[in-house]
Amino acid sequence: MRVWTERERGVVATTMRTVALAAGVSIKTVSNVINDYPHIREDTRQRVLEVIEELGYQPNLSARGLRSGRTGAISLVIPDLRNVYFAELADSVMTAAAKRGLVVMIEQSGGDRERELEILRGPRMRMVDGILYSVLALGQEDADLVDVPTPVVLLGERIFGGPTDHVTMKNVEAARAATEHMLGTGRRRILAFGAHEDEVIGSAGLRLRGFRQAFEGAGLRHDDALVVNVGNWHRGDGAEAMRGVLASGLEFDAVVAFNDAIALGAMRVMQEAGLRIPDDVAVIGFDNIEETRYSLPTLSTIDPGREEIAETAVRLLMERITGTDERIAPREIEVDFRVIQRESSTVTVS
Amino acid sequence: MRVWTERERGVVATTMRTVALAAGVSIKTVSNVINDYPHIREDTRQRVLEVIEELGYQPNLSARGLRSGRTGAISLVIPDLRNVYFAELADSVMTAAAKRGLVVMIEQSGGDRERELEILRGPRMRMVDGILYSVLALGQEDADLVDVPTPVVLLGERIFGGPTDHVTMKNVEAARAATEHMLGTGRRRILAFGAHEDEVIGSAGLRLRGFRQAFEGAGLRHDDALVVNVGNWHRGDGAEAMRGVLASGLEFDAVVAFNDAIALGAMRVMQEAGLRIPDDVAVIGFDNIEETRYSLPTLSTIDPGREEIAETAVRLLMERITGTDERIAPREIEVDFRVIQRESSTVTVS
DNA sequence: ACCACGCTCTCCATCGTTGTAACGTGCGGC
DNA sequence: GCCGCACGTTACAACGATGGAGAGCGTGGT
Repeated sequence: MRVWTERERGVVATTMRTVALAAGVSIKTVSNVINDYPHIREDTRQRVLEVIEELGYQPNLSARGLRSGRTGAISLVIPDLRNVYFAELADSVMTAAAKRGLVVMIEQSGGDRERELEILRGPRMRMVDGILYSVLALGQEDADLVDVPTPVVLLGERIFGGPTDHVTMKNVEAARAATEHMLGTGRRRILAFGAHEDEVIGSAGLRLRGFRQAFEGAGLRHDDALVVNVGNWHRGDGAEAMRGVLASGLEFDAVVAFNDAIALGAMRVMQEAGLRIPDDVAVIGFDNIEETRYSLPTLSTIDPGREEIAETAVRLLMERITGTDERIAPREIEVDFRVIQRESSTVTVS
Repeated sequence: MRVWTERERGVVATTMRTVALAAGVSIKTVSNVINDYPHIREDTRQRVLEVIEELGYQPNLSARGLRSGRTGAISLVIPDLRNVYFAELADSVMTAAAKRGLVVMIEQSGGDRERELEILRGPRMRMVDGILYSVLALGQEDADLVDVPTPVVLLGERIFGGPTDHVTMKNVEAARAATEHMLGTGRRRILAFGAHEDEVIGSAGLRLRGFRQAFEGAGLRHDDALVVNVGNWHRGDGAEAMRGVLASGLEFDAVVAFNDAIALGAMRVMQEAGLRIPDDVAVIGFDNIEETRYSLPTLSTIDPGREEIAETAVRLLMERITGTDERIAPREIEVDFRVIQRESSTVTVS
């Protein structure tokens, strides 16, 4: 095992001072070279760059952060990485951030209200230039609490018209389109699967609204008995809820599930019970997680435009971070979706 | 016209200075309170804490990082968050880190060799006290390149006996146990699914070795035709490889897949082809990702002790970060596994 | 009464970087 | 020949926190 010198170990860091000394210039000139300050003679620049290369100098980001007030890191607050949708979102956010030279710190809230607030106010948020905030437990009534000094861009559909920029998908329209797709295959007894009782906004509320609009738009009435509550949106919850539906003897020929995880959970239970998909029951989900392309049968779903959401959110956040005018009004951006038809909704009934 | 400084306008965040002024003590005393320096009178401590609370003071982590040389952040380098195993690993690492007051910055390498090296040497690594390094593309021959000044703990099975601490699962033993489980259900024509040609170490090489040991231990010969290469270990690759196997007409009655994703991909293809699982073919995977509990049928698998790996890795890293004696020899730690039997391997054949 | 010691707290320097002001120099314009 | 300007560079002072030295003061031993 190689033994490091103190300098290499960082005990005595290679600093701008070292570089400046070796290149025979002042510290500030080194700084100027690194920050592409325009008025530097070409040979000076070259000399400095050579020395930097040679010594393997790398700027100390803590010092830079302290001095400039910017750290080059943003925070992504999500409920849970094990939830595939959020893992994929995190991936997209990191890609979008990397393009702009930003690094991402992920914080998991567990969908817990206290934790969501605590994270926002914790000292960690001081380490970060801006926050992408995707919450599950906060709601419209908490809008004011999100008004912190650090720039925040809100994701998801828990709070509208708040004090910050907000990026979301077109929930109502997408749910309507999914439902119309099912109606288009001739199904009429369609489960609205994943509702949250009395929720008006929030993903569940908005998607249920879109669902109902599809029926109204087609001049049909929807039987309220077919609205199925699913508390959390994990796979197991979907499975459990579907067991309840089957046990109740409720008749249905299609499922519009409000996310993919519960759709997959429900599909498994239906298949165990001998129902054929899509012949007996057609299914469509929401989110277009990777697994939907490989499930048996493959799952029709709504592609919420995850990459565009991430890209837009990071862009807005950057604008707030670098922007000088604080008084640009909060922006609400709705990203386009697509209906993706797969095996689970191919068969048309008469 | 007078130009106001930010401080005068009160735009600037509250610092220790503000707190010190308000509490009528020196800045250093505030610092001492925050850092639990023992010799402080109780009433002084209380007064300072009250002012901190009142002003909502939060320490500036850049400044602390600069002065103390520690940032309180560690980096987790993984190939891809969309890979569920790594998302779950990241979750476990973040939990283990949070316990110790550390934040985690995740870097995705995409399993690309250049990127893996670049990340290790980039200036971002200077923002971080230590690195958890889970690589796919580097190999034994790169061991020396991992010898950087920042403490590193290596995860995975690409490099052994390197210059850093290393936490891994018992690949050989686990694969052997999985295979013995299959042999125990009476299967004999068992696919070794997920091999990488000519790989000796690396997950694939080690697991294949354990697979073969099981046959040898039982005094059986394994037909080399049943060793199936799967290049990447994504679900789609498993599906594709299984299509090839089915097309070739190869006969088999069980699959030991070297990770869950390819097991699930293969299962889907077999089911499409009308094979019943576990009646016609028993399947076991590796990793115990959440989905294995919900697939149809549920998938038997090896639980690699993800949480323990994460916990151990973070602990070792902390020891290196805070440790004074640098010359503690690199440690290799192998975490225990469990065989988890589920529906995909329940039926015993005669 | 004196000294030594421990507790509590302050002062000062310092971490590595960047913003600001200002310096010298060479050049063109008048 | 002087002025003004652009250029290239430097000196100095921050940014907000912490480590170390040591000051003031009360206590106990002698």
